[in-house]
Amino acid sequence: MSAREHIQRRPTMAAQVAEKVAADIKRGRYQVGEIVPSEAQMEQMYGVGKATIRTAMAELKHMGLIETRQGKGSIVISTGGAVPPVTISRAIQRNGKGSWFLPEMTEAEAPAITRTSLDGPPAVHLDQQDQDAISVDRMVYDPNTGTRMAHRTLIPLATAAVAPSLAEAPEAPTSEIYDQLTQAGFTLSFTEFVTARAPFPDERMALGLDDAAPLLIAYRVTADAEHDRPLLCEEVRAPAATCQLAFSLAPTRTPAKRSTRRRSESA
Amino acid sequence: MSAREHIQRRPTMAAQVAEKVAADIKRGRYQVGEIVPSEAQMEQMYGVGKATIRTAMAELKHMGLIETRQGKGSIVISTGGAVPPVTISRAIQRNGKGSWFLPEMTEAEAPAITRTSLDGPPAVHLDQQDQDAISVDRMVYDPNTGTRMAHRTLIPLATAAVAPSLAEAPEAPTSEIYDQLTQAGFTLSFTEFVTARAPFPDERMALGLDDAAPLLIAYRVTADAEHDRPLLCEEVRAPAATCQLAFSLAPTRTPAKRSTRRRSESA
DNA sequence: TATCATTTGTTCGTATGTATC
DNA sequence: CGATACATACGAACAAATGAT
Repeated sequence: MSAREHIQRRPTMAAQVAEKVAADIKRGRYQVGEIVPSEAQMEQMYGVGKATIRTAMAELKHMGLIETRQGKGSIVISTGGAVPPVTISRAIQRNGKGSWFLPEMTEAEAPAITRTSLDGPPAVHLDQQDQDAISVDRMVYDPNTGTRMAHRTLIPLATAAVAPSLAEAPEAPTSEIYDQLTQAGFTLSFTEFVTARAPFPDERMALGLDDAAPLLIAYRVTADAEHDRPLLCEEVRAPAATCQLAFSLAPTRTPAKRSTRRRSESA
Repeated sequence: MSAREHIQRRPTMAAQVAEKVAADIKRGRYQVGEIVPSEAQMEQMYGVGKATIRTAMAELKHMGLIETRQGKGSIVISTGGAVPPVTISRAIQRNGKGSWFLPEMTEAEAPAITRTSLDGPPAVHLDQQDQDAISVDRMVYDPNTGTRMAHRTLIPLATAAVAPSLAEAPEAPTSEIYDQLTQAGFTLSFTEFVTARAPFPDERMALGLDDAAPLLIAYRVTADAEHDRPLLCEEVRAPAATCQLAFSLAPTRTPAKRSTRRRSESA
């Protein structure tokens, strides 16, 4: 058992160990749900120090292949080629009478309503830097898997001014928010922006993320189609390791004229 | 200068240092583009060991706040509340005559055409596990920022069989692929799935990612709307630290009947 | 061009804390 | 309680890149 498996030092040894273990997982040498050899065993297997093994294991955690549990071991949770188990539909539906329907989400707690100053991406997307807004924060989860997601609705006071019913019940379901904007005379259009990053410490707490897997972040901007004026911004944050977002894309009719809205403001 | 700044030990000391530095960056104590104190200096500042500082810096790298360069130092690249500089439009447009228009992308190299066996998410989305397909790989980049993205088009042989022109020129622009599918009699519908994860070593190489920032991954599935049969799958991989995907959402008309296509197959 | 101080990257060893069984 | 295993932290050494001398 102590024949050290062949690794040289070209990239880093930690990277080589990580790649080796990842390959072993993909090949099925380590099965999903099983525990890989302990760190001490791997030190012997590969003839490297503890720090090297820990770096390799950290990389495997980030790639979403394993999950480490203190006192127990490192468990294989994916072979790397799997579809995330939770699909979050971002579909927007509307019936003949003009009412809106959105995929349902289960709330984990009562929504928290606060007054905030717009900042960061929402402020940019709403084009209302430092303006005030009503923020409705919800913790949502998938009943099947228990995966938690954070949902935030930002209603600028400027929007509440032209649709006063929003300020009265900002915690209403999103479909009702859309209904009220429609009744206020707006023709709604939606644009969604998606990116990802590692979670901040407070986000790891709130979402119950044990590992260091990235966070999927989506901003849905609801605008008045007539004047291209942004009215509302919703933010969703979900663990990327277990979630994927689903969009139904409808081709837009366009004459030969090129109207590609490009925003490449290099920071 | 050696007055150690106050930190206790309740979360981890590394996490506290990371949070402290992140707060300092957000507050503007360390400006974007500037170099934060060296690791040796931080050891003195906080009275902790080198490993602790390195763990903290690694966390900041994952959050996309700093970039470290050997021999130079750690540079602040973002305050954390910024919109990614590169916006990748996923819009699909069509003119009156039925031709398709897609946002243009600049190719870094000639496309690589290979024959592969479908596996992983594309196989699931195309519902063609282990079937053969033509794979067209492109390396694309944003001229403004130089950000590189990987693009892959997967044409199942089953689809090439019903639209033979695809196999003759699989490296054609995507809009022409859509044109040919339309001419073959299909009514196209599109669904996009988005997730993220840490890149594998080979992906870091190909995309030129220095740090450990996550990778945004999107699969666009083109289907025949009449029979709900998947025809084509495109995959885009882009560094999430600098990119966001943009979707224009069109509400679909729906009667009262609930037709939410749900896929929560718990792995 | 060559050298050198600075700074991060990698690796090792060791010790202690803490969760699991 | 004790053995196992991961988590955290300290210290030390050398490698490699950078920039100034």
